[in-house]
Amino acid sequence: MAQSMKQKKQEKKQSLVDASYDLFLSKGFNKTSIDEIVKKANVAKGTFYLYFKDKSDVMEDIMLRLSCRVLCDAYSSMKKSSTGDFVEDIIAIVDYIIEYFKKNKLVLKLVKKDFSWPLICEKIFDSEYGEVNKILEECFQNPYLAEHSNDDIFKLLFVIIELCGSICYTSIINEQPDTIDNMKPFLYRIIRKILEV
Amino acid sequence: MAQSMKQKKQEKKQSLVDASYDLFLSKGFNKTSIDEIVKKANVAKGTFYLYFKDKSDVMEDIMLRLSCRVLCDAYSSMKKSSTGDFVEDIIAIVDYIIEYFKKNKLVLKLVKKDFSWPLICEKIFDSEYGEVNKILEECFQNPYLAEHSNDDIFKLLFVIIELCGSICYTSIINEQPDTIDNMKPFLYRIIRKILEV
Amino acid sequence: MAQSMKQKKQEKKQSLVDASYDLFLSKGFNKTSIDEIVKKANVAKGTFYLYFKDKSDVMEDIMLRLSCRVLCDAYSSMKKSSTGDFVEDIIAIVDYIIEYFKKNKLVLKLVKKDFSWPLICEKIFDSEYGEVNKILEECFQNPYLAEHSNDDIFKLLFVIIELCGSICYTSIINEQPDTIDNMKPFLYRIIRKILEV
Amino acid sequence: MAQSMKQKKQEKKQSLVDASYDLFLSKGFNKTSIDEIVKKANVAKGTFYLYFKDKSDVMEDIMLRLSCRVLCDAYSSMKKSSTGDFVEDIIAIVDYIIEYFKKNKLVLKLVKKDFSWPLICEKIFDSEYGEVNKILEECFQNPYLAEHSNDDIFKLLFVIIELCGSICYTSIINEQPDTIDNMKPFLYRIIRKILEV
DNA sequence: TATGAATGAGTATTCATTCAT
DNA sequence: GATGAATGAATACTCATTCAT
Repeated sequence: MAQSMKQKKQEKKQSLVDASYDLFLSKGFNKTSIDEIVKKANVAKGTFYLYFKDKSDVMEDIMLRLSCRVLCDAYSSMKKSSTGDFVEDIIAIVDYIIEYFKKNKLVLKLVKKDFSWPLICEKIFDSEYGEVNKILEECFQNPYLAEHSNDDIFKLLFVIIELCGSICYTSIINEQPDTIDNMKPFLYRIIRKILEV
Repeated sequence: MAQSMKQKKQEKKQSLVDASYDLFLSKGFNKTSIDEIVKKANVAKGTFYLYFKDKSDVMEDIMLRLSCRVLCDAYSSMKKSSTGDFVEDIIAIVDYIIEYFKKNKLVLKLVKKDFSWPLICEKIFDSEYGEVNKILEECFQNPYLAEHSNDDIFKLLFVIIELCGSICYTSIINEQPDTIDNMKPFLYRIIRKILEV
Repeated sequence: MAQSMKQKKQEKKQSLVDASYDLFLSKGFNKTSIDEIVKKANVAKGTFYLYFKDKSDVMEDIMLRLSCRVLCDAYSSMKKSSTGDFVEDIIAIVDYIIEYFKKNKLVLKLVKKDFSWPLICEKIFDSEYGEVNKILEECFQNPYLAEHSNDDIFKLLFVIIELCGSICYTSIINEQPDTIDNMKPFLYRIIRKILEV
Repeated sequence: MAQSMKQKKQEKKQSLVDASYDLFLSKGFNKTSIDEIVKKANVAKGTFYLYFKDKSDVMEDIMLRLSCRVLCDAYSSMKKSSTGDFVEDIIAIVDYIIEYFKKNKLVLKLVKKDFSWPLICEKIFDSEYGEVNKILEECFQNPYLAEHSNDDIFKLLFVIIELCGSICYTSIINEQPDTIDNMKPFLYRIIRKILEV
């Protein structure tokens, strides 16, 4: 009984997150009003403020879940087909992310335009988001990077993800300087060079 | 007489641009109202709409001038101390840009947060902004890149500038993953690898 | 023509003040919304904020005008029937104020409940509200008070007005400890004692 | 058992009163929300409505206790050092109250701004608040006031307390027309005159 | 008694845009 | 061209109150 209460409570919060996500995607963060969110979530206005401080608060929530999920999915997808070559593993991860954004242009637009990757990264690594940390741990222990300090490995991965995000945004959204499919071989060549010992 | 009229007209427009720039820097684009702009510019509200469609219109104006100026300044600064080594020339340009953003954090924040480099780049290369095109031309003809197609060279430069912008933003604004001064050697090593034949 | 513009502008402001006054009187300050004010004033919502910072801002405006007017009316009414006896002049002023509040209970309620005399007094004496200052000047030079310092005279008048205001409020609004008509002789006896040399 | 139940119930009510008092003092009556009260009292929201009709209801409760206590404390403090001179006894009471408000400015602010003395007085004299009535009785029987009717004595005391409250507020809170310490001799001279036979 | 999630009417405030002068 | 008063839709946020558990 008590559980059903808490469950119901979580349902409300979830429906607010879902509604926000849909609206942020379709209208953009700035152009979405809290009015619209609560209407779509079928919840009273006050309920919004019961769970979130303001619009940015939901956004943060969404970004963390999303980034975490994409990264983890990319990692486990790579694991399945891994050849054991570290460089190719990294490229597999990047490729997964690129393909995800290709299929979800609106997500990409949202992630890049109204908030930025780095902010999210910061949160991911700091917080209790354990899964992502586990990925990182595995990288630290990879024999291929044995000579590098953990700090350097982190920087390396950070730069690659940044680069990947930047290029995704410009080429998928603006097709600048070319389509993402034309950029891919180019980008992977660069990543290989970066990771080359 | 006619000239003084035109001059006066341009004065109004310029003071609107100047006021906007100051306010965008100090308060951010979103939080600046047209009311504040015209008040700071000492101009009537209606006058704003004589010269600009809306706030974004001024922003575009500002961004183009700004990006163009920084890029050109970086280029001419490099020219003065060039050793003829193409790779080091590129790094000199990047370094100039980084140092500029280090000194002008607010500009960096504005450029990245409220608009993004790619959008500006797009304009720069498309438009009549001749100076930047000239820089590009020189790169195309550089013997070091003789084996590459113009298209590839453009992509290369684009990626480097994107990377530079991304890393500047995260490390200067968020100090993530490290301070920009600690990131620099790391970044330059990567750029060298990217440009390596 | 230009004058008609300014006139029209002042009309809007005046209609806002008038509407506010009416509503504050009938509903009280706290229960009056800006929505109601602008509706009653037949003016757009934004126009309110063109002339006033917020609700309290109008209130201050109203209080100053009102207090000033009542005090000045009381003074000139006294002047007309003055016998030259200073003490009786003061009592005549007090009596005028009491009669005014008897006829305008709502004003009394407004003045006392949501703002207090002292605040208003402070403004009156500090500001350019010249007429009130003139009254004060005359008191300072009255031969009856020749032996007192200006400072003491000011205190004396301040205390009398405070007393008057307090007793008005409790006896007119709450009929505590008695009706104002029953309090009057009592109050005047006290004032005479206070002013007695 | 039943008693401990009642005790527990009273505990909840008391903690609501205490929390309200603290918040009213620090934030003012109007700016304190029931939300804050229950949070500070560590009680569920619904519980508030079990004991009080609304915010004003708690306020009344607080005001009555407070006013009663201050008045009674003033009276018993006077009794201890009484010389038997009625006028000086009254002044001792007034002085106690003034000193209390000097030390508790916030209480003074609360008493005057959000509710007014007279309202409280009314309650005190009407209600079963016996102690205060006892004080009154003693005054009625004081030989010094033998010639006055009970009604007149009540008015006299009422006016003095009103005057005292008014002057406290203006001089302690606004320092208008002077600091309370500078007003004291002035005020006591007036009270002596008022009470003079 | 006690709880605290849910409500939604109510309110203040902002601001881009227009238009008569 | 230039002005700036006027607009009113849009929006964020609050909070007393209820009620099922």
